Amino acid sequence: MNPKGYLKHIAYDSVIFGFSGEKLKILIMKYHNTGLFALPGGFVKNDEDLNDAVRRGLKERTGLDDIYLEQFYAFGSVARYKPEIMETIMKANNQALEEHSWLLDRFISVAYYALINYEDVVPTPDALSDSCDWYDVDDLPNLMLDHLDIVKKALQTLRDNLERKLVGTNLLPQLFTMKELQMVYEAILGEKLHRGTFQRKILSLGLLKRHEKQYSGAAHKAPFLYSFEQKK
Amino acid sequence: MNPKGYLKHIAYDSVIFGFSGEKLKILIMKYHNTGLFALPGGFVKNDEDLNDAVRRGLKERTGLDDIYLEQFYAFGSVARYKPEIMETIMKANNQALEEHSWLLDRFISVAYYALINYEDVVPTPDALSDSCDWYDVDDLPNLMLDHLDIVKKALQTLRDNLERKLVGTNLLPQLFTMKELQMVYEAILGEKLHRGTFQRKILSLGLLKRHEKQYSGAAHKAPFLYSFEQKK
DNA sequence: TACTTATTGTCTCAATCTGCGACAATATTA
DNA sequence: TAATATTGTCGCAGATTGAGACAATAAGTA
Repeated sequence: MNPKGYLKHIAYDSVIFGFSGEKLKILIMKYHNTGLFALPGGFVKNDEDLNDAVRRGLKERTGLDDIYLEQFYAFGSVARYKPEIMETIMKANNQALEEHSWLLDRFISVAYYALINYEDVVPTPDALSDSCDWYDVDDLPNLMLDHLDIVKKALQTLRDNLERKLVGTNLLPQLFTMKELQMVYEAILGEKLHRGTFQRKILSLGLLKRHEKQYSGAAHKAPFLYSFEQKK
Repeated sequence: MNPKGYLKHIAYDSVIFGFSGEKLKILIMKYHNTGLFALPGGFVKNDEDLNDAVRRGLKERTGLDDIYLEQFYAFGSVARYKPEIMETIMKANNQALEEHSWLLDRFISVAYYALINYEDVVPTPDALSDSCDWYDVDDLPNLMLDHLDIVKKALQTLRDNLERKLVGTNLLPQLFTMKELQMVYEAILGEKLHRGTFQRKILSLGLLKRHEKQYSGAAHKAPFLYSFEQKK
């Protein structure tokens, strides 16, 4: 235990994925006056479930409850212990070091990824950060510590889980077109898929409900809208 | 930090799988004079990688280096915090409570599963335990805390990874027959597989090297022996 | 030595799944 | 009314899969 009521040595980091309509993006925070970029993370209260701590942090950063969230790895190498970095951040924020000395200890970080609907999020920085913004997964700033490794592993896990967990729909609004869903898959896998094959495959799962057509005003046949149907 | 040089609040538990020739088994420890059964676990030293801590523990329990090891989940609910259980174990071992009070704190446990060759292991209990034995995965004793959940999740992860990671060979000796490999798959998946289809599938991967035949003395055609070939 | 038995390696066949191109059916603009 | 860009779907060839069948053994047995 410690004065702030947080568990020592334990942190979490979150890779928050969103889909802009074109590209896969993640939320990155920038600390005041340091030039340091980092994944949104936080600590676990003494009387709080690890999973709940992450949901709490996600709610603060995105405003969203009830997010698709998956834990994927605990990063625990000694190499990631660099107290001088945390010291830099705290000094840049005029925080009293002695009061927060537990922050300079070694941490093991449990990493989660979240899938959210890009459109209904207003990224919100925390007290130590001056921004919290979307970045393309293949055009990230220099992340501190091992946060780039964390992102890479998140992406790999997401790819591995793509079919098993029908993950794609969590990145889209309630109603979406088949083309949009395909673009999500392509962004995650990093490769083009054949249109006919993709449509056949997805429809054969029997998990989508077809709605009215979407008349976009473009000069061509209007696509159907779909929603994800949780079981039958 | 603390007197013993271990990180507070962080533990690991390991689900160590072995294959007896018939059934899938895991190593379970029993604590002195308590009737409590548990997964082999341990703590992380201040200057030690999390992964290394687990390998160190595995080496102590099995005598094996260089084990197939996979981290699969960090268990961090508050519900798993039951200091009275740890107190029971320590009292039964005449340990001084005040000296080890950090053991009564809340822990987040990072769970790993290991795959080892059943035959070349001599299970070794630690100081607090009076036994360390193999149990059938579907005939386990009553495990303390959430250790049954940990086993279930380990099995699920193992199943999910079975194809992606060619996991089966880690549970067999260097040389094995196709039938033995099939029995490993069947034990993990919990279902029978068709012989011809299995053989065709495995061979098509091109990862096995065929050796001389194994003359078992039984009255029928002798099977080939195979070994796993790491890449070409 | 010839016959029997259990098991193995492989093949075949049908059913299913996949990759890829093609075609007709739209919405809208010109 | 024609032109254009996209969409929903189909058909086909090739690959994969599930299930049974058959010949080839290694003993044991008569």
